[in-house]
Amino acid sequence: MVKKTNAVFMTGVPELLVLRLLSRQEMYGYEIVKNIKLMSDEAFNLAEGVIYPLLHSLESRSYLKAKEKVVGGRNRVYYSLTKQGQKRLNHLGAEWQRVKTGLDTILLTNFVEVNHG
Amino acid sequence: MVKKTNAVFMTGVPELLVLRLLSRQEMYGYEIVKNIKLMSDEAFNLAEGVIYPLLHSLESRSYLKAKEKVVGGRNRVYYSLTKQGQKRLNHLGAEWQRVKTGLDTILLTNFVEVNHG
DNA sequence: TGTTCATACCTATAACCAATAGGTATGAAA
DNA sequence: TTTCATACCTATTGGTTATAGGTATGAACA
Repeated sequence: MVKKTNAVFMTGVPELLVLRLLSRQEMYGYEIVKNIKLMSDEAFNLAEGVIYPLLHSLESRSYLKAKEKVVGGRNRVYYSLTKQGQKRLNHLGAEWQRVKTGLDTILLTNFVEVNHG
Repeated sequence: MVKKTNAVFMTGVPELLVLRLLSRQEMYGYEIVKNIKLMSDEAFNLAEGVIYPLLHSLESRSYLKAKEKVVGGRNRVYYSLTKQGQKRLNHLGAEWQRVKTGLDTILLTNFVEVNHG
């Protein structure tokens, strides 16, 4: 059985996406899944098996708080950011900037800056 | 013993960096380690324990070819890109662009594009 | 002489997390 | 009554970075 795991550049991406979405407004898991796909122009299509465990993990680490609602006779679990979650979002955003800048710097360098040997 | 592994956003980064450096000129492992640190402005400081196994893995997958040289009485293993390695570099570069664009799109969106429920 | 340091290579292990592949249950629509 | 979208869930695994070691040489320095 072939498993395609460890997709390149994805480590931390689901977490940053979820935190960013919830920093704007509370959402429930299924809604988050659909939003990520649509808002990213299909660049990301994170399955529920990625998002739900992530939400539970973030909640257990006190980055999110959950609130159950019944809408149209259906149960939904709405998540929102805690203050710690906002800090985590800031941290991850800074990390993303750092990696992006560092990588693009080297990718776009066309001459050899360091040459010893 | 605390191990800090799976740094966010780093999956694929060492591989892309190595392929990109070697696409410009052949290099040996120790040189690659030093160059990544300096050229990235300290954004990355990938240890030898990351780079050497990666070089071996890339070579075993035919993305790199190795050539031993003796310089100043010292042995060095120089690596260079194969044709397949160049294709791999193109692929990884495209993936990086895809993820970067997708993530930044959502990070920079300040309004809600999709709202159902 | 010997001691330190940069050079130059190497491996074993572990922790983590995205991805896959399932599963249950409801309401609406056909 | 059957299908589909909604809405939630968990178990497993595979791959990869990071850590923490290791060996050996040449040069520099006291």
